[in-house]
Amino acid sequence: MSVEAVNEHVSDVCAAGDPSEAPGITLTGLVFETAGGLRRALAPGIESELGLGGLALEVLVRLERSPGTRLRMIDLAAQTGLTPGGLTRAIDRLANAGFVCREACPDDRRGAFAALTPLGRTRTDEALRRHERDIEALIAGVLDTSETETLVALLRRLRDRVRPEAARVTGDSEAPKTVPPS
Amino acid sequence: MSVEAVNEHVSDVCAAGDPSEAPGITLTGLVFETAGGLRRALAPGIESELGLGGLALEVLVRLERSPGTRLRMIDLAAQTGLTPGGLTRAIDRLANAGFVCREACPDDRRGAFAALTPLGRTRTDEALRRHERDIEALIAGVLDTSETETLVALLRRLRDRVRPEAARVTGDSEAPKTVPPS
DNA sequence: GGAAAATGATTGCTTGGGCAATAATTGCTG
DNA sequence: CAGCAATTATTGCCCAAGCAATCATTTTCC
Repeated sequence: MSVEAVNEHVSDVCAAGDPSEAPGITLTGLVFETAGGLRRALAPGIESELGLGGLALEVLVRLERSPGTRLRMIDLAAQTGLTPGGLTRAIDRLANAGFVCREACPDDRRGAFAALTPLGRTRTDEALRRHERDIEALIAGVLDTSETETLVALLRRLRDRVRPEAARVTGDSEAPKTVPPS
Repeated sequence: MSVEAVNEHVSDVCAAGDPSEAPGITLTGLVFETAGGLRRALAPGIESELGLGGLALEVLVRLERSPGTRLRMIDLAAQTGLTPGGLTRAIDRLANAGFVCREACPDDRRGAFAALTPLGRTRTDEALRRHERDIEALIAGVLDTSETETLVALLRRLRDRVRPEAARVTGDSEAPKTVPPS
């Protein structure tokens, strides 16, 4: 938040180099440092594609991959790990940019959907392609295919413990049964 | 990181679940999601030990493990991934809390050292022990020893590509030769 | 030696997101 | 059915950190 920004921007250990240290400290330290480094390196590309930050891209991608390319605000907040207030602000920015719009929820008047606009969809695809190229360029040669698969599998287990809601790619917040997917 | 969150609050892909996706996208998504989840889970412990965020703990630990338990501001910024301005603020907070003090640099009047105080050292050790317990409690049973070692080794390679300066645990910014380590 | 360029720390301004409060709505219970 | 608790999205306030500007100092180059 950094972000990680960092607070992902929270990185709390230089122990990522001390061999006598508890493995948990080393592991978390490496995760935070890696996240911080990736964010800093990839942010400019996302900024130039969307004029927004990395979390905006995550929101857009999650919407794109949800039924009707929309999600309930409360579900989107849970998936992204933002508080409701944080998500409100993020959707405000995305709506101002024309990538997202808000739709009322007929089943629950407290709630609202965040939905991708046609422009949002186009820009999401473009940004994601750019993002992918940036990532490949950044980490080329570090790990081979097998190592990457191993890392992904192990990281996924750790992620599933600390952020299970993030795995909800298609979401359960489906469009109401009375409205066909758009 | 919050601070983070930083933007580490940056998490940019829900693709961490899509099997047809580019491996780089999946991998970075998992890193960001894991980092965000760890931060959110571990922040309260650090807050209750230090009254500060996770990055403050990282700063303290890096100082503790540097010659003379101090580091040049510019080196500390590079290691933590903070901008000079961001580090200035962080050191301000740590100095206000009595954990850190600033020392002039005789060899270069532009520069300053951030040095751990005795109180800072005590509190760092306590906070680190607490942190370690929190981590172990959080991720108990997710990975066995071998899997953890594998994950650490692979992550370290990725980290070394995206954040090489973070690996400088003891730093090169040694105390000037004319001053013995304190 | 002196001018220009580079460096290091700080500061003003801005951005993004958390926390707590709020209002409207919904679900649960007697 | 009514009251209460829980839920949902938003908003005011605040915090942390990035960016750019600034100033003092050091390094580089002619």
